[in-house]
Amino acid sequence: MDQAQLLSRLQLVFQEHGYEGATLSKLAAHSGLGKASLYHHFPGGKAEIGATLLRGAVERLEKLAFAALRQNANPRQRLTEFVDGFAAYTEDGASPCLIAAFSQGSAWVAHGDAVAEQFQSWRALLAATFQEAGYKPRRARREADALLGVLYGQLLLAKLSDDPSGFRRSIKRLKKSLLPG
Amino acid sequence: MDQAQLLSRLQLVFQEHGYEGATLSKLAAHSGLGKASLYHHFPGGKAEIGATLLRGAVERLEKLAFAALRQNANPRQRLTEFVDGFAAYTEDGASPCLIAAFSQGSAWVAHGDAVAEQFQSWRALLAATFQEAGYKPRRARREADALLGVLYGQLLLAKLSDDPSGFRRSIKRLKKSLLPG
DNA sequence: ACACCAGCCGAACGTTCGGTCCAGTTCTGG
DNA sequence: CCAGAACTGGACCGAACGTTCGGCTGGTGT
Repeated sequence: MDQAQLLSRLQLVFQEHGYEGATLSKLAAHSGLGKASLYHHFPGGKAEIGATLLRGAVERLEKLAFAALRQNANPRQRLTEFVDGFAAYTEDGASPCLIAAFSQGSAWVAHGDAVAEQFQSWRALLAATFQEAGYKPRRARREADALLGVLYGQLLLAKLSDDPSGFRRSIKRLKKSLLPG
Repeated sequence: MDQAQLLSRLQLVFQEHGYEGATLSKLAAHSGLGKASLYHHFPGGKAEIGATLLRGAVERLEKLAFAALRQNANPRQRLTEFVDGFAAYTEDGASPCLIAAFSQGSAWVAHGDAVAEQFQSWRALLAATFQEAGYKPRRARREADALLGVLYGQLLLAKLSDDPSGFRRSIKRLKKSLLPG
């Protein structure tokens, strides 16, 4: 099994059970490897597995969604591409965000600082794009917060109500409201 | 110690560490009781503690926020009161929602069905209020989803970015945008 | 005065945790 | 072909898990 497939299997366990709930036994069983084999690939144990997956999730979200904001197309165009990228990252609301799953307990203690920093940076990037789209700085920041909020809120609601259709509808609506401006 | 104080101390542990991370040792230490004493109050053990807290959180959110929608004031007025109530429930974004904290792992397996059902009911209530405020059924449902999404999204962002100021700003903005219509 | 009981606790139960050890097996370059 | 690196499975460890039990307290009813 290659590294990518192993990581994706491990990630499923963390997404489903959260950090504390993702025990080594479950990780081993679900990956098809023994515990010792996991320690061969991740000498740092569960902490290293978690950190690796978190880094992977951040990179994926960066590449799929936020990277679109760094191009030099029309700002409105970039924003809708960002929204599309976020939807892809969450597989249309069906797959919870690993970063959010790490916002509790010991995972947050271990990685919270890095996550908070990353989010501030993303928030700034998003605000800058809104500014390019014509909003004044204060308003641009508010729009950025609102957009991130809607995306993560709908993602959580999809989980809490066990139905991702609201998420998909929100994505469509967001794109429509962003494009015309 | 009275029951209410005990419950609120236990709740802090679940909010901070999540369901799996809230171990009996932490619950005992933080409540000032021995583990065995917890079993006197909650014969069903950790599961019963979790269920009791979850029920309490649902009741609190219902009473603080959604109850406002059931009155017969002006719909717009009721909606802003609802928003205020939600802010109060989360202590202005500083206190994470226990219901959301139970959306992972074994807590979700045990209580997910009940939570999902409750959320659908709340969503319907919110949509009905938007309908009273003049929106057509489809649009009212979308507005209800959007409002819930923004609230929970900003709450999560407050946690992820370790800063509740964005949450407070969003509350203010929401109230402004709801009132005039 | 005595029995009673809610409330609480220390000590231990069996289980599972994250993590380690090591004897193998498989892969790979020379 | 073979030495050594890469990798694996399974037994195993101490610690922590959720849970249980017997017994200690202090207040209440009689």
